[in-house]
Amino acid sequence: MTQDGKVTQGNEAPEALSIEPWPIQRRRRVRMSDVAAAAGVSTTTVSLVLSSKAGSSIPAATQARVFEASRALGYRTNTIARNLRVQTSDTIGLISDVIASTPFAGAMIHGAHQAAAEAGKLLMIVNTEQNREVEAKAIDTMHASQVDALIYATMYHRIVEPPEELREAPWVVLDSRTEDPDDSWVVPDEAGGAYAATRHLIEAGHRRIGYIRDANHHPADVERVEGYQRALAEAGIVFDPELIVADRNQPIGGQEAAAKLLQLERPPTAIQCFTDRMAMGAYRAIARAGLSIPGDISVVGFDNQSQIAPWLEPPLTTVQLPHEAMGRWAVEHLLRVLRGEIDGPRQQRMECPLVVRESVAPPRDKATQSSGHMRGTS
Amino acid sequence: MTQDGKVTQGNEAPEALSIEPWPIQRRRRVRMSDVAAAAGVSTTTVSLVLSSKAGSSIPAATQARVFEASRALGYRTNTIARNLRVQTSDTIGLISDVIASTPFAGAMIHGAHQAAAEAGKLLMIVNTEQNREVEAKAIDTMHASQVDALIYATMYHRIVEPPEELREAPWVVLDSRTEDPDDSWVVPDEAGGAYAATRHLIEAGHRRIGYIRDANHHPADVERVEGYQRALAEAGIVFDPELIVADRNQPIGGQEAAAKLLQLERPPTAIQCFTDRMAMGAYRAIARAGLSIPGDISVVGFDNQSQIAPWLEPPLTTVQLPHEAMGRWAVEHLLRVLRGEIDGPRQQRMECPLVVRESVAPPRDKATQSSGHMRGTS
DNA sequence: TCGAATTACTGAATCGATTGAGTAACGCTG
DNA sequence: CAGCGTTACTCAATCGATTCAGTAATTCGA
Repeated sequence: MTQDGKVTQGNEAPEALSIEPWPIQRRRRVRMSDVAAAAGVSTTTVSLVLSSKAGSSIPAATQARVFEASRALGYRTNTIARNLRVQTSDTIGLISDVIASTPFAGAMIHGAHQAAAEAGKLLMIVNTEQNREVEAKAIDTMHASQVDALIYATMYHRIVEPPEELREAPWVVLDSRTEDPDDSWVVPDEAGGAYAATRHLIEAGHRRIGYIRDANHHPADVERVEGYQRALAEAGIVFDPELIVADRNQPIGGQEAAAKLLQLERPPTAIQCFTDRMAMGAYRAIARAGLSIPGDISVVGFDNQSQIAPWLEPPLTTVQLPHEAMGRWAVEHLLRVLRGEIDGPRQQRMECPLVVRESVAPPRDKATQSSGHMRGTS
Repeated sequence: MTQDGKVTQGNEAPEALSIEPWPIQRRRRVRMSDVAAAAGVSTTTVSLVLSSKAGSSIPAATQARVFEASRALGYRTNTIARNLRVQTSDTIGLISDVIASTPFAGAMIHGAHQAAAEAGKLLMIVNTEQNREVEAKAIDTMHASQVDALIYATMYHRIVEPPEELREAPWVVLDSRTEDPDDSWVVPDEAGGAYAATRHLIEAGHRRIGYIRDANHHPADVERVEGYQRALAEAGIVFDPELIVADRNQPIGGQEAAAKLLQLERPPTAIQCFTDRMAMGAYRAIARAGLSIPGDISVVGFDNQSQIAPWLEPPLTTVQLPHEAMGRWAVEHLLRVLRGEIDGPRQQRMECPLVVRESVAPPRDKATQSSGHMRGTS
C-alpha cells in the first residue's frame, strides 16, 4: 500500500453491464474476491479451500463458509486467469487434415476426447483441409493458447512429415507415421488385421483366396497385402500372384476386380477386399455371376464401416479399424509424457479386431474335407 | 517503484528451462517485453504496432524496428494473457450430444469451423454422450473459459429443452428446435426437401407414389411426410393412405416396407423413402420382386449419405441434408448477435437440395402419356 | 515568438487466480 | 513465563498483454 490514499481499487464491481433489450443478460461475473468478501476471508483462503489442495490448515468451519459463499454467489473460477498464472491451459491440441468427409474422424476424435476428459483436459480441434499454410497458422494459434501438447492427426494411414513448428511441445502423430525414429505415432496394425481375416478364411477351409487390393499402394494397402501373404505362408499355401487384383478403392473398383477373379480358370472360393466399399462391389459382381455369398463364395472386407458392413446382405465379416482406440492412445501417450513417465518416443500399432458376421462359410467343394474346424473360430 | 532497490524483477528470463533428455525443448517463451527491449521501445508501442490498431502515430521506421525484432525473436502473443485483459476468449463453444457414430457430425462441425475461422474465432467442441450431467459440466467449463457464445448441437432433428446454464451467453440450437419462441435455432427444411423429391417424381410422370416413413414419428419424419403430401395435393393427386408404410429406419425396415408396397393390388410406380438407408433396403425388395430401377420402379431417398447414395446401383437420387450449411449458419448467427446486429431470436429452416442421380425415370406404363416434361427438371 | 496542436512515445494500472513469504494468536513445554 | 511450534490465516507479487492517462519534443499558425 502506498503513501497517498489512492490505491488500486479497480475491483469495485461495475454495474451488471447494461440492460440488453433481449434476454441475453450477461451478468457480471463473480470473482474470487467477491466470494472472499462474502465469506469474510482473503482470496488466498478461498483459493486454498476451493482447490482443496490445502490438506494444510483451514478449519472445517471456514471451509464451509467459503463453500457456502461460493455456491450462493454462483462462483466459477475464471480459467483464463488461472491459466495465465499457472502457465498452462490444460488443453491438448488436435490438428487434423480433414474433419469432415470421412466417417472415421468422429471415432478418432471421440477416443481422444474421452481420454482427455478423464484427465480433466480439454481438446482443442482445428482442421486444416490439407492446406500447409492453414496448418502452420493453426499450430501457431495452438501454441499461442499454451496447449500442453499436440496431436497431428490424419484421416488415413500414410507417411507424413509434420511441420517443424509442432516440436515446441510434446506431440504425436495419429493415424499416420513419420520416417524419423525419434517421433511418436500410432497407426492401425493393418498387417495384423489382414492376417486375422485371411486366417479366418483359411480356418473355414479356403485355400484359394482372392485378394482385391487398392491400386494406390500406400502403407495401408501394402501392409494389408503383407498380412494376407503371411497368413497364406503360415498355412503352407503357395501364393498365386494371379489371385491378387488391384483397382480403385470404390464399390465399382471392387466389382470389376471381383469379376476378374471370378473369370479365372481356377477362380477363388473366397475373396478378401482392401475395404468394405470394395467388398460392396464384390457382392455385386458375385450376384451378377449368379453365385451366392457365402454359399459359393466367401467375402471379407476391412474397415467395418458402420454404414456399410452390417447392412450388406449377408452382413459382411470384416476387420475393425481401431480409430477410437488410437485417439485414446494418442492422448494417453501425451499425458504420460507430460507427467514425465516416458523418456523416449513410442510407436504403436493398434490391433484391428476381426468382426465376424455372415459372409464366410466353408467352401462348397471342400465342405466335407475341411469339416472339424471352421466358422466362429476367432 | 519503491524506496528500497528491491523492485519487481520477475521478468528476468529464467534459463531456457532445463535440458530434457529427449528432444522436447520447451524453450522459454518470448514476451512482448523482450521484443520491446530489442526494438528499444516500450511494450505499449509494441502492442500498438503489432495490433496495428494505431493508425495513430507510430512512424514507419519504428514500426519496422518492432516488426523486425518480433520476427527475429519469434514472438507470438500469449493468447491467455491477452484474453484475460480483454475479457474475451474469441471462442465459440459447441456442445454436441454425439460426435461419433454419425457421419453427419463431421459436416456440421466442419461448417461451424469454417465460419468461425473466417471470423478469427476458435471452436471449442465438447461432446456429452447424451448425459445431462456431463452436459452441465461441459457448459460450466465453457463459461469458465469465457466462451463468447454457445452452440447446442444435436445429431438429428428433434425437440430439445436445453439446460438453463446455457443462457449466460448468446446461444443457438443446431439441428433441433426448442418450443420457446424466444430461442434461436436452425434445422433442415425437411418438408421442403421431401416436397422437392416428390415433385421430382411427379414431374417424371408418376402419380402413384409410395412413401416409406419411419415408425418413430419424430419431427424429421412428420415434416417429410407433410412435404410429400403437399406435393401430391398441389399436383391434384388424391392421397391414398395405403401408399404410406411405416417401418424401422434401417435397410431391413425399408426392404420390408417396400415389399409390402409392391404387393398392393395397385402397386406404386415410384417409392420415396424416409432415408437412404431405407432406400437401400427398398432396392433389395425391388430386385427380389424381379423388377428393375428405374425402369420398373423409381426410387428416391433422403440424407444423401456419402457412403451409400452414390454407390447403390443405380446411384440414388436423394435429398441432401444441409449439415455444413447449418453449422455455418449457427456460427454466423452468433457472430451477428455478438456484433449487436440482431435484436431478437431467429429460427431458420435450411434448404435441403435435391441431388439427382439415376434412380428416377418415367413410369413404364405412362412413358408415352407424360413425355414432354421429365428428368433433370430440378 | 508564444501558445496550441500534433507527433511519438511511456508508465503503470488492469484483467483474476495462485502462491511464496510472512504474521498474529494460541497452546504447550520446561 | 520465555520460547517454540502450530494453526489460521493475509499480503502482495506474479503471469503477459492491453490501454488510459500522461509527457516531452516538435510543428505550425498567427
